[in-house]
Amino acid sequence: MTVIQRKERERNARLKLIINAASDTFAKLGYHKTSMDLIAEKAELGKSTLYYYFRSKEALLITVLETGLKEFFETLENRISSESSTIDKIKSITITGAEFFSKNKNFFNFYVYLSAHPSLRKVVYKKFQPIIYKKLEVIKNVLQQAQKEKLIEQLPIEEITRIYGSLVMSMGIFTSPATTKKQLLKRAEMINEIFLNGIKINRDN
Amino acid sequence: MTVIQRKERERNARLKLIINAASDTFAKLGYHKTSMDLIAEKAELGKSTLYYYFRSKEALLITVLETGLKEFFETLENRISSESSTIDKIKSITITGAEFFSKNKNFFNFYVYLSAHPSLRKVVYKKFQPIIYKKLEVIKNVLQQAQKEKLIEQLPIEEITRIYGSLVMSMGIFTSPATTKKQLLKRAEMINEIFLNGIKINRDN
Amino acid sequence: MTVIQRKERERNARLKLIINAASDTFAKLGYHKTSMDLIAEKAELGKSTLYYYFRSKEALLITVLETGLKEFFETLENRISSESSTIDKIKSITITGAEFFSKNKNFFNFYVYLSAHPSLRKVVYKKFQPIIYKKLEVIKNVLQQAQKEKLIEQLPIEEITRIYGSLVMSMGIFTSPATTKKQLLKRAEMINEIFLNGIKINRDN
Amino acid sequence: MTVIQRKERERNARLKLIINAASDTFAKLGYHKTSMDLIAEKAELGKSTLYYYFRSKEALLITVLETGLKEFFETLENRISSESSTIDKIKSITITGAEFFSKNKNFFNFYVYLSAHPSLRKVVYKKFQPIIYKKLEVIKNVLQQAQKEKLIEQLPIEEITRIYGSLVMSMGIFTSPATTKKQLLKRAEMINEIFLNGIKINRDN
DNA sequence: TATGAATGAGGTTTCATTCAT
DNA sequence: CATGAATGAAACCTCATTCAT
Repeated sequence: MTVIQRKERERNARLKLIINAASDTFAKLGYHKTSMDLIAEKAELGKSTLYYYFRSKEALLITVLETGLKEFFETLENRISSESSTIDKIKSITITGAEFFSKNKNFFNFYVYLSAHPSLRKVVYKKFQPIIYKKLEVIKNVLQQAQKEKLIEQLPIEEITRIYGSLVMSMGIFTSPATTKKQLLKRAEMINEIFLNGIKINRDN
Repeated sequence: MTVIQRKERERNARLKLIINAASDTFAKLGYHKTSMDLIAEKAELGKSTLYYYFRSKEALLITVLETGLKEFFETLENRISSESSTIDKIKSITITGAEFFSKNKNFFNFYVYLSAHPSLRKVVYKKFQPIIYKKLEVIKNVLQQAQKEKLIEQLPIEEITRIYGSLVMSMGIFTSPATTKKQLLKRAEMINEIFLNGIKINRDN
Repeated sequence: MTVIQRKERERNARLKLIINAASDTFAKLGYHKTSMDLIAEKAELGKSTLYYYFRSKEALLITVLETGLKEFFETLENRISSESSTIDKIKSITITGAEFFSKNKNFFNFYVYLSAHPSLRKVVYKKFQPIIYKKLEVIKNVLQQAQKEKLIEQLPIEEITRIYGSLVMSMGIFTSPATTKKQLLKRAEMINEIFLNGIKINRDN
Repeated sequence: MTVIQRKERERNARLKLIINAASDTFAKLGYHKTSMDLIAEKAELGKSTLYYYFRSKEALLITVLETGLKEFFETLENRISSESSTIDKIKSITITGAEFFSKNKNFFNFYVYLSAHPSLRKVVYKKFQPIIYKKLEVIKNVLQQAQKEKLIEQLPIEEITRIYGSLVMSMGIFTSPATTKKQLLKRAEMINEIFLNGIKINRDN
């Protein structure tokens, strides 16, 4: 058994090695400018070895994305459930976003790039949209809970989820690499402020 | 004189032809998957003819983007100035966005894809960030005017401009191709509603 | 008549303009790296105009060479006939070479490059070998005269002509562009010294 | 171990195969007219295979030259050291040249063509001038030894080396492909005769 | 006479993938 | 398990030349 276990562990280590090398390089150069040669070099492995672990470049890409998104959503869920008041749960979503993006600036950019890439969108959407939608449920649930508690307006839940989601995402997309974590956190607070209270002074209309 | 004018006109027609072919194909397949051969075929021209008009594929790309963005911002400026009340001016921004995106679904996506692509970002940013920032002034000015008129809160103007900008952009990015113009316009209205009024029920937070 | 003459003069001016532009660019970049576009640009003419005056790039090349070689041999003949003693005539050959090469460093290099280029050699040889051989007669005649006057050994005339020719040429070929005219003239003197007297101390061999 | 050795041997065989194919074709058609396709075809390999072994066409060129020059100078050194008298050592230089050129007619021509090509000269010079200069030392040393032994005049060593070198080279350059080995050897003898003894009858002046 | 516009043919290089060991 | 070697397909780009005006 121990032999099998060791093999398993070694295999996982190799996988992680490749995924990391690929993730870094994809993020730095983009999917199309990253060659399998380069990934192999970064991973200090023979190129054919990549093909031993992954059917194709695209398969490798998918695993890279899967890994990154999983990490993000796990962090998010943990964070949300660590807050007790519903309003704080909402707020924690942008905060988590800010923290994650400042740590993984490139990863998100890379995800956006893929979502926007016509020839890859199909792959990305088919594979990840379901996951993301399921994960976005986390956000939706929080907002729904807030509606139930009459903390926020009874606007269509899908739409406000989408809008809030966009605001969180926008931190990952429209933020220059030079932005510091501190700035990002400030930005997150302002997003919360506006999302919750709006910017108009007299509330009629 | 007329000869020169006619040549000029013919030249412009050819340019437009190429730009359109390129724009369509870039948007459909993405920059990297679009070959010059394909563009030439679409434009019903010899491949070398493309190189007669554009130094490189990248130069063509830049012109395509330039053309698209110019069109968008021109529409935006016209629309804003056609509204009289400041609040309506603000609202018209998302509306214009919704209209433009529903007409040019692919173009925007394509712009995002480029902004997010590491190896092209430099080109895109260097060339377009200045233009876009100058153009975003239009939005900033409207919001500033609203602050002057005490219609909206005195929050940092740069930040709220960015946030509002993101919301407008998000319509272009996070919207599936299947979304109709009507749906998009509804979404624009909700964005305005939330941006202006927030979603929280009691305003003290 | 005057109209025709003027036309003729204009035509010649144009021709000279093109030949100069081509000569400069060929010499600077080599034949293959020089495009017709570049020559046209240098000559400040439309590219098609080159084709009005020359059937092809190769035809232009031939004219460029013709012009250069004609100039060289004219200078050479003048110089030789200006000397009275036969030994001085011989010496003047290398001197003239040194002077010409220091003024036209690139041209000669360029000629060598063509002679050595397999795919152009045929053209160059067919066209110029006869001319050059005829011109080399000038050198041969001088050497022959020296033999008749018993100034030099009765070695096979063809061979010593070839060897002396090589020595003259070598100044054009194996000389770095940095070499000054003064250095080149010194070198010419030494070539003469060695060619005439050899380097061995005791003449029996 | 044997596996590694065999791989090494196979690799070298492939390299040699490619270098030979390239060398032949370069010499026959010239660098610019030789396409990588053609070399691949000659070597009976896929074109991409060439790029597996050589970074670029230029890199291949450099290796071709390196190989050829190395062979020439090795032959030369062996030959020189096999002669015992200094005068015979000098003479052996032209003889070796004649032999090498008659065996590698094209190679030398090709080297000249490259040296004279403006856009390649930089590459060729940077890489090979040092090697050649170091190798020419061999010739210089022999001549210097002859001066020490008072066998030849005390003329500036650099200059006479250059001149003798040019004479050797000229056999490679100014010799038509039709010239036989016998003719070339005769020519070499005459070069030696003239270089050592000059052509003038009375040695004063 | 002069030229802007157009292009076919061909060049170098890249790269994901396969395969034999 | 791991990989060095090989390659087909396709990409971007260049350029001599032609043609209509």
